[in-house]
Amino acid sequence: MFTKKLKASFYKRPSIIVAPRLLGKILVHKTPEESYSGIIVEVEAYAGTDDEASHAFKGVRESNKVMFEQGGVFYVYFTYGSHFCCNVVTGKAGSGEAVLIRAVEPIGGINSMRVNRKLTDVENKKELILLGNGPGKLCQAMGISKQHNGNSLLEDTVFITEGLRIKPENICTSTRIGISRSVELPWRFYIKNNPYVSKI
DNA sequence: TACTAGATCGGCT
DNA sequence: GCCGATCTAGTAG
Repeated sequence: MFTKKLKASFYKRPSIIVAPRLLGKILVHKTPEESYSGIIVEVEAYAGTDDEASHAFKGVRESNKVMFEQGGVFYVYFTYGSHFCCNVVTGKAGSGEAVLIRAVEPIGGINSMRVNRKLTDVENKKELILLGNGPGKLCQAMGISKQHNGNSLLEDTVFITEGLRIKPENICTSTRIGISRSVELPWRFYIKNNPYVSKI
């Protein structure tokens, strides 16, 4: 389950194709001390320069240039003064597409995740959900930050492997969260009835 | 349970 | 200055 890393060809497709296929896959972050992993349960697709809500909309900037690389790299950005959010860059070089990972179900390195999130009440089952049910939260829990911006997902620090097979009827779609432009596009995907999703 | 506001900072205008 | 692909604590009901 942890061994079959996704290949470059998986990522070199449009974000709208890649996003639902990431559900059920395993996001892994390896550090010398810990190996973090979690099942991806919620994502949002961001298209390139056509999508007003995308960071790529205004063209290449120093802050978003990673988005314009070819599919298969990690794009991490900092927002609201204190949060990191992580994306998987998809498509061909120059397209500026990415998939935002919004929530994970923790499976590996959970004790370290609790420490990172300062949720150390091991008896409290609800805290398990709070580790990764939001883009800022999962980055904090898994120790993902600016230093991972631009990392290749084909290497061994941050990568994604095969995981659960999610049936099409168990994939829900909705509009994206937390944006003010192109609000109507139904480009959020999440696993039906999964308690680790950030919002119904 | 539901809503509101504050934290906090990098990048754009 | 202002605003953001957010989170949390606080207050009210």
